This record gives sequence, structure tokens and C-alpha cells, in this order.
Amino acid sequence: MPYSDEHKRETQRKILRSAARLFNRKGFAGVTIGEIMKGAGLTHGGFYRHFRSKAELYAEAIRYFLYKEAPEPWQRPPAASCDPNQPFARYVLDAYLSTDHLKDVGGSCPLIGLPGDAARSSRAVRAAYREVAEQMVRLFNANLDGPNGRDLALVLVVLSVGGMVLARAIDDEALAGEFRKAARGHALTATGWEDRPAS
Amino acid sequence: MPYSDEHKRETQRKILRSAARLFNRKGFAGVTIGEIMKGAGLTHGGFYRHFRSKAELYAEAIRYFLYKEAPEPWQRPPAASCDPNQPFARYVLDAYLSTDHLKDVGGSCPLIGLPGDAARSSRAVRAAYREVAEQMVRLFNANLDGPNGRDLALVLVVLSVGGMVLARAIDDEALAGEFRKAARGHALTATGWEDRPAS
DNA sequence: GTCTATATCTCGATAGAC
DNA sequence: GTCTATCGAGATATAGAC
Repeated sequence: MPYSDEHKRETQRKILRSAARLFNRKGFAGVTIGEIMKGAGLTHGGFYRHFRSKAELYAEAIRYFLYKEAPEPWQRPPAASCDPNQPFARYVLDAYLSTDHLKDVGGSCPLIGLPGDAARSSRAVRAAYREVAEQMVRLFNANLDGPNGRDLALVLVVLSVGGMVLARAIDDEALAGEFRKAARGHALTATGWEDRPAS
Repeated sequence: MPYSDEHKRETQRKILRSAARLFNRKGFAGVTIGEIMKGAGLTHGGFYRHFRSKAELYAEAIRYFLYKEAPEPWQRPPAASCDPNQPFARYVLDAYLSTDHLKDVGGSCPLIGLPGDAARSSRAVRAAYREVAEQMVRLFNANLDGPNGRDLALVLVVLSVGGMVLARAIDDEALAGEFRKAARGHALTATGWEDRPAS
């Protein structure tokens, strides 16, 4: 057996990783199978031994980000500036609306890069998108007690995603910055988390 | 002169109207020139006497919504329930996050349907997108006095656009409703505009 | 499982009659 | 200005050798 199961899973992972980055950067229709496979170090033809179609890959790529590939800031607070008195969700909010995240188009959260395509896609894709959104709500909610915790968590997700979506689509960096800063500042005030300079 | 200038402008208007609806529903890459022209009651070939390319049409279609085609609620308060004591911007917020607007995919505000495509498009497209966003900020700001008026207006735009973008992309109507309600409720509290049942 | 090669299709843009 | 017809590029998906 020249190719082990382990090797196949590893190849799939490479394809998903390449696909996630490209879909984020160029949208569903803007990406070709050949491009994705090239990004994974493979060629066009082999794709269909791993996924049945481009559409199926799309949903898998969204879920992939959620479970395997979420970058550092979403997993745990940055060690260097870790302050136990600050809720973890606060670090996530800062990272989400940060300039780094704005500019990291390929590696960013799929909630930002794909909403338009997701809305027009199959149930499977929209279900994957929903799972990511739910995970984000739970993350914020874990740091918000009280009866209004869930409502406030929903608002934080709306502010995070909405602020970044607008900032990405606008051609004016100053206005894009205003949107992000306003969303971040308002979120910190609403939650009672103290403010400090944005990144 | 079998075709007057007036006739040409009217034809352009039809093309833009058809294009705006289709771009909202299917995204930039998902729409074909033939489809757009069919929606305008014309055929494929005539398109290039009106626009130089599909990309140019895209920017024009966004602007078109802004200046000519914005539906009733964005232009003035609904006559039936008009209360002079309620700020106009409050009606806009309600209409923006309403179920009607959620379901009117083709006729909705381009800020909701196109952000992903806009972010990946030319400067002209992103400039058009920015103009619509700026207009919306001004609209809210006109009803928010004080030094924090502009910041709050920016937050309202983020809540409106973010709430609808998330609601559209998710396959769960209940969660989509939660996002919209949370965004609306929070906006009304933050502005001091009184609350009442959502539509 | 992965490769090269190709079938089949669709789209954006152009040409030329009316 | 609008039509029909078509070109040429580039896409998804498949076939078959290794």
C-alpha cells in the first residue's frame, strides 16, 4: 500500500487549508480547482478523489477553519500580554477588530470573507457558516453573566462581523478605521470592559 | 432619429435596475450579461452600447440604488405610522432590520448583498460602496446630536449592516431573528429612542 | 492516489446586418 | 440602438496511464 490512510488525510488537510485561504481572498466563484490544488502542491486532476464537487469543498473549508485552523488569538489569549483580570473574550474582540485581522485577508475568519457567497449557497454551506457564528456567540457569552448575557453576546458578534465587513469593502482607510474603532469602543463600553488604545 | 436620447437613458435605467436586482441575488460572478439584458427586456449584444464592461456596470448599479432607486422606507417615514416625535432615523433602523428587508433579497440595500464582492473588486466599485455607507452614516447622524453623534451613527450602521449580513448567511431562521432583534434592541437603547415590538 | 490530457460547457466581448 | 451569430478564453468535471 504505497499511500496510507494517514497520507490521504494529510493531503485532504492541505487541500482544505489552501481552499480556505483562496475562498476568503477571491470568493467562491473567483477560485478555480486548479488554483486550490496548486496551493496544496498538487495538480488539478487529483481533486475528485477527495471531494465530490467544488460546492462540497466549500462547506468543508468553512468548518475546517472552525475546528482545526483558527489562528492563535481565537484559541487563547496572547501569552505576552495576558492579564487574568481581563476576560478572554476581550482579547478576542480586540483581535477580531484589529488592523492585523483586517489585512490578513486569506487567514481571516470566514464570517467576514464569505457572508455574501454563503447567503447564496446550499444548505450545507449555510449550516457550516451558522456553526461558526454559534461558536463565536458562545465564546462571548461565556464571559457575560446575567440575564442579558446572550443578547449582549449576539450584539458583540454583530459589531465584530459588521465592523470588519464594512471596513473591508470600503476604499477609504480612514473611514474603515472609524467603523472599526467605533464598533470596538462601543462594545467595550456596553460590556463594561475597560477601554485602552486600539491596535 | 428613431431613437431619442430620452429613450437611451430609459434603456440604461432598465439595465441598471435589472443589474442591481440580479447582483444582489446572485453576486457579481454569478450573474451573466445575458441575464441582465433579458431582465431589461433586451438581448445580449446591445449591452456594450451602454456600458464598457461588466465591472463598470457593477459600480454604476451600486450608485444607482443610492440616487434613484432607494425603496420607500429609506426616503421618508411611512405616512401611515408617521409620528413627528419619533426621529426619522428610527424608522430607517426599523425598516433596515425588518423581516421584509431580510426577505427582499433582490431589492435590498447593496451594503448587505455585495460586501464580499465589493471587497474583492476595483477601486471604482469600492468607492461606490463607500458612498452608500457614507450616506447612511449621514442619515443617522442627522438625528443624533452631541459630540458622540458621529460615533453613534457609525455604530448604528455597523449594527444594521452586520445584523442583516449575518441573518442572511445563516440557515437557521430563529438564530437569524435573534441577531436582528438583538442588534435592533441594542441600537434603540444606545440612542435613547424608545423601544416597541419589532416587525 | 496522483498525474496528464481532454471533453463539454458557459461566459464576456465583438462583428455586422438592419 | 438593437438584433443575431460567433469568437476565444477559461471553467468544471472525467478518462485513463502509472
